[in-house]
Amino acid sequence: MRKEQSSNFINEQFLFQVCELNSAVSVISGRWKSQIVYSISQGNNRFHLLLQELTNISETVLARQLKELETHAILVKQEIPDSVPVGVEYILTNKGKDLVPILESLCDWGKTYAEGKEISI
Amino acid sequence: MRKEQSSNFINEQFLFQVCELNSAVSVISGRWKSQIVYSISQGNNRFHLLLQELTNISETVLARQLKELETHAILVKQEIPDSVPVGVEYILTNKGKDLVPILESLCDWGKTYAEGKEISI
DNA sequence: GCAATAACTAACAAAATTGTTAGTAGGTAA
DNA sequence: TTACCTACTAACAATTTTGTTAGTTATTGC
Repeated sequence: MRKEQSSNFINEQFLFQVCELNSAVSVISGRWKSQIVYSISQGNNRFHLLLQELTNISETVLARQLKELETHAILVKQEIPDSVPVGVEYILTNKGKDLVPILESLCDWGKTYAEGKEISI
Repeated sequence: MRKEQSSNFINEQFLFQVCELNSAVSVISGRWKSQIVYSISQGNNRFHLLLQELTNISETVLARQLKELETHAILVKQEIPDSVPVGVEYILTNKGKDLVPILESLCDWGKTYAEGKEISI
């Protein structure tokens, strides 16, 4: 639980007010988040598929990251009707879908300036 | 200091290998980082100017964030010649400059889907 | 009945990030 | 000489994030 009187929390709120950039970055920050969004966009939209894709993630951690993405309205859960045992699909919202091309440009940027290349001004 | 045997560190390395997206996101994650990059791109390229802009940041924290951005080759420090007392300018590298439009699209995305709007699929 | 699958949750522990306190250097202005 | 400015750093404490352990519910196949 966040301590709402902490400097940490207050500074975060301050930045959220300065510019939407800061809240946007905070939504995609988090160990597995951007990879989860990207994996879902590629069709890995089931809990167990994501567990497979993200080799080292635990069920607890995956569930938590998914819930946070849901809180930020990046995705929604949908029960698959008549599935046995009951299955759940994770669907990107429009907000989540619009994020994907931005993640792709971040990925391209990362590739362009991968480690070991010279620094240029 | 990172513990190189921790699950946390190992998982981070795993994600860095999966896709450059993950290292790219980790570079801009951090309480003040994206705002610092944006402020420098707007001309606030001196230590004391950034201290003013980012009202609540402390000198220690600003220095640390700047050093991390320097480590990731987003910016470089340059002493201003003949300045008294000695001044330092922070200059975005090409890597840093290329990041700015991506941060702007993240900002636009944040504005489009600001809190309180309905979730659409 | 027993194990297995899908999709979780609570409580706790480990680790990482962020913030605070106190101090540095070299020079200026009063 | 005393205080102030610019631009830091080290050591530590507070807070947050991430990972672990041990469970849950409901159903199917053997």
